[in-house]
Amino acid sequence: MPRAGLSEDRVVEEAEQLADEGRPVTLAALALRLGVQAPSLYKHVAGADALQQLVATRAKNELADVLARATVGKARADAVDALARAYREWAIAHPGRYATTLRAPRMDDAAEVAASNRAVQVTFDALAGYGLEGDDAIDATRFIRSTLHGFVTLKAAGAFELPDLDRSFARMVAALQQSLANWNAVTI
Amino acid sequence: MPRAGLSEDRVVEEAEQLADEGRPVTLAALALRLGVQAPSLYKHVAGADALQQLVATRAKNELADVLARATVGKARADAVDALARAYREWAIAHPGRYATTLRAPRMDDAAEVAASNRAVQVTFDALAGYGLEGDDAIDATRFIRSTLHGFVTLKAAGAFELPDLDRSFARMVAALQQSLANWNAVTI
DNA sequence: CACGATTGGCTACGTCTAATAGCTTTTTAG
DNA sequence: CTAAAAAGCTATTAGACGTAGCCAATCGTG
Repeated sequence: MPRAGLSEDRVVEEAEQLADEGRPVTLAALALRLGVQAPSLYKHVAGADALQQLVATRAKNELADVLARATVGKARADAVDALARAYREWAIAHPGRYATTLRAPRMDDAAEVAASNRAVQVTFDALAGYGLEGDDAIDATRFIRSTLHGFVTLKAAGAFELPDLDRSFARMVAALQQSLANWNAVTI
Repeated sequence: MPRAGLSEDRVVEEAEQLADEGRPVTLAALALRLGVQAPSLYKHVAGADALQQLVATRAKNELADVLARATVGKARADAVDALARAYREWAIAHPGRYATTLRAPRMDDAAEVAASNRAVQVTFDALAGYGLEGDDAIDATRFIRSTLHGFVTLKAAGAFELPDLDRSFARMVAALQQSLANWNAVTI
């Protein structure tokens, strides 16, 4: 029996493709694509759950990278705009992987926890130009994440039925920028 | 064999409970709770998918009712505040059912489509006091939905790691109110 | 009231997925 | 060159969904 030359990375990559194509990521489907019998996959990943975990961790890291690249050298409104667009683009281009980033990180998986924190940190950093600190920065970061995440997932779920989504998104980003510029005045 | 006295409603209700308890909603688990063998459930619902569909439709209607009750007789900032709190409370109190409301409605299921539209309509109506019309109202509705949905799902996913969530939420609502009050000035 | 039709249970079975055990072959290390 | 590790395989189990078809309970109508 000639070897297929698999590796953990190869298996995970194929799973990512499968997910982004919108197909169910089953070990059987994965094995078929890789030209191998399903049980052979266990030589490379510990099981279906572990595979999900690996895909999620890689996706979170990639999203963090994309956001970091998009916002480097920008500040305030420019940074928010770049962050929002990059976030939306990546999520829409990689729906399967994006979906995995939404799961709560398993606290016993240091790599996944770290990946989750990276993405949050990038958003946090992008707000540096606004001079927000402490609670202000925490609240603002949560506001941005909620809004972007909500828009993208509602869109992905097909919950928006009317056209003009681009305009709505742009307007939402503008509202975010305005709120952040006056964040100190936003009190409870 | 004595009859168990099941009905579609009874089965769906038990599925809702199961979901809100965080347990996987399998036909086997459902049958066990109802004191019946799994295949018997097919006399009342068409299958696992159809069951999900029924739960989702009922959940969407219930959420729409809750939001409508919360906002009746209120306007502008009061309406937004009531809407936001009611949305969050219901979602957190009924995590399993809330999760089903996120799926895109199946376009071939008129009942589910109608239920989805009702929830959007309530949000839309709550903005009436701001005098927003046409595109303005559409954009604002999407903004609100995105923000609330994003916050709730990120919270449900355990994505927020730090405390002070209530303060962050209140602040977010305040930012929403401010943005809506100045919505005309929020241009792209 | 009786009896046929409908309804609501059941058992048995088939398919799919995940997972484990244990075997064989290939590759690699010493 | 050989022994160990790695990477395939087959076979099997367990659990989920779903279908077929049987039989008892209930209902409706003459």
